[in-house]
Amino acid sequence: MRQDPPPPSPTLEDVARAAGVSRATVSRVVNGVRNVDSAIQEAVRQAITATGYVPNRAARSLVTRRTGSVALVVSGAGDEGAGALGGGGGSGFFPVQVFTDPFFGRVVGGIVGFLRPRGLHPVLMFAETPETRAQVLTALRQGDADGAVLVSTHAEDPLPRLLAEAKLPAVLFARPADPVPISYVDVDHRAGAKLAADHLVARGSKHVVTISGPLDVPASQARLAGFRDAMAAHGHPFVPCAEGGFTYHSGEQAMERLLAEHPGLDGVFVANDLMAQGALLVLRHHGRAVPGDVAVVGFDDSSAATACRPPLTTVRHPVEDMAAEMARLLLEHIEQPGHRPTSIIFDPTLVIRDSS
Amino acid sequence: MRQDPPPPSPTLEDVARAAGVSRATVSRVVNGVRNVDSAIQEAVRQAITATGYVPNRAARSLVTRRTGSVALVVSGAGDEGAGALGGGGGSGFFPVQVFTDPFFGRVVGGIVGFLRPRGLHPVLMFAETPETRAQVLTALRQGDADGAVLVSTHAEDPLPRLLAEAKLPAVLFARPADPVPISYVDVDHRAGAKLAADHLVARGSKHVVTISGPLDVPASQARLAGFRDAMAAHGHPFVPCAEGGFTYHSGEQAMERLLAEHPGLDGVFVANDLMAQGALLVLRHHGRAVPGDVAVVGFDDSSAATACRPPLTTVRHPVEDMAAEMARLLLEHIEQPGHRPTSIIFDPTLVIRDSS
DNA sequence: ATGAAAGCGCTAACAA
DNA sequence: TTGTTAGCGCTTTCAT
Repeated sequence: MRQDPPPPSPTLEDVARAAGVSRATVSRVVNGVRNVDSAIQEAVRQAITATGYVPNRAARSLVTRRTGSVALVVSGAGDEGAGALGGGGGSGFFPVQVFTDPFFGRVVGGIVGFLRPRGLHPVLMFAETPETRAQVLTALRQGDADGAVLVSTHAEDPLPRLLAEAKLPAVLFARPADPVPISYVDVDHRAGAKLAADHLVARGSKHVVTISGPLDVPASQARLAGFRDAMAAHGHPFVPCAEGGFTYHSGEQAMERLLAEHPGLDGVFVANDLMAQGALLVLRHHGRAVPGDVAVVGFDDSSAATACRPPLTTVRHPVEDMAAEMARLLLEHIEQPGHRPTSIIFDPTLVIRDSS
Repeated sequence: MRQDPPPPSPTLEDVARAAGVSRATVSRVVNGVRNVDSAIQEAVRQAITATGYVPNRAARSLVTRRTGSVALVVSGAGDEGAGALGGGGGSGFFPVQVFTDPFFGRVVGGIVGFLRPRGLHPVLMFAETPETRAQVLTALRQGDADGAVLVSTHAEDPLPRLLAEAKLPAVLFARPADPVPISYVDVDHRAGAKLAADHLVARGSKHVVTISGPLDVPASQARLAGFRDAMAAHGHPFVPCAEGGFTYHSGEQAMERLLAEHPGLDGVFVANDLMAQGALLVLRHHGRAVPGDVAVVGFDDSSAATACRPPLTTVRHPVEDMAAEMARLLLEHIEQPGHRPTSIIFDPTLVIRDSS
């Protein structure tokens, strides 16, 4: 018993024949080019539904020199070398950690939200090693995608520069640590930190501390500096800080340290919600009521913020909007290859819940 | 001032000329076909590096009728209709919730771990509505990908059937609720639940309850049934159950209910780690020591399991291995279009930590 | 406004 | 073992 060969899917030619016109005309209708008689247009449309025609991407791509898809690159995933994939098939290294961070889900949501109405689907790529970075560049060159939106998880990521040098259309989430002529979207971290400072002071906190993100990341620096500046403006020139790594556990550890060194603290600004979640748990362990004894403000307004007990007052990072803008900007760059690097900065807002 | 037209990237023709051979020979070398004189092979390789040649995917695809990429489809994302994307650009609906679940990250990790060494990158697609499902099918038909690995988040997902009817190569994560002639990988849920039951009983729990997943999901049913059967075999024919929704919050709520109805409980099997995390918090609120007063066993061994206090004893769901197998199986289906639907079942293991 | 025809870069018969 | 050649399905001048 042998297999039925799959029926070849209809081509432009088939539609043309069915409609009694030429391939060119069908192509015009499919691509929405005007200058087509409306009666013919109608005939063509009918032929298209009748035949069940769908355009062949490869053929189109070959002549337009556009793939019509974009890469979503997660770079420097932090899990680098953490483990080989066990089990059955061949394996490799893979970055799981990123996904644990609710932040990443929001980025994907924003990108997909923008792309999908346009019939585009992102190609997912990860790059943590020199080889995988090379793989990303090769993939883009050979036409896996027309350009990339890039989310870096650490500061010294060389990929933005590589992308810029290869003149591949790309947009980053967040400003690169080193100056690279490349487009990016970012949030005004300093302004967000100021929002937190103003709120803590207004609530009456007198002994305020902060848990920062990793200080080699520009965003962490900006949040810390912005917070300290704002606190200074309120008459609190010295704000103790413990550095974390944006993870749940690092938030716990940082909070332990701060509590040990500053038992009198009554307010904490934590540079992201995940660490704040950890901090909250530690505060509870130590019998400090939140917000009664200690007021806590997070950053991001991620899903962690509402999963916390108590729900977290936090600075809302408009991640979805930023991600959507990233996609929009990338498409613009793909359209106009000479487009100059552009940066777009979003304003954060304060979301007040129960933790302060 | 006008733009430099981008330099056209080298083609097979260019390489052939540089190496002094024909296109066909270069093609053979590129594709690793034997029957090429090794001296010529070397010459061609040099010409390739010299010219910086990379094969054009579209051209290759057009003739091989293969795209060389696979879709990763998340279907029935649960967030359906949750909200329009705000902000700047056009918007749409998008599924963020999935990403919050550490489970999904592991699936992606497994798939990427398998695909990447083979130079493949998954195309990410979401389908929650009839329109987006149609979009997925269209995308597959027009050659966005050669097939799909599918993760459904709810039971009545119609996509598996649509895929099967369209005869598109596809592999599911988990057995579909309705019988559909389609390949899938799954874990032996009953065996996992038995592991949990045996452990709880061996630890001396006498009043055991369970928090199940949504009972319209086959996996939830199997875990519950397997757990009850095993407990019955240990002489505990009645195990109270509260149904949850696999989310953190639903875990809290279910635990509250169980505590209210069965204050004497001293052991809980929770059908996933995320709910177990919620349950743990509720137990603490009620002053129940874990594992002293109540022993807790989760399911999945997700990152939530180690983020818990205390770290969770849990049934390890070999998600990464399963996801890798899913990718492998899909590639097999793509190779051999007539391949019959296949199911592969993995064995879970018990990971003992501090919660029981 | 429509059609004819020339490729886009590649693979795969088929010839040599 | 290597080369020649014929398309894959589409867009896009260029005629008409």
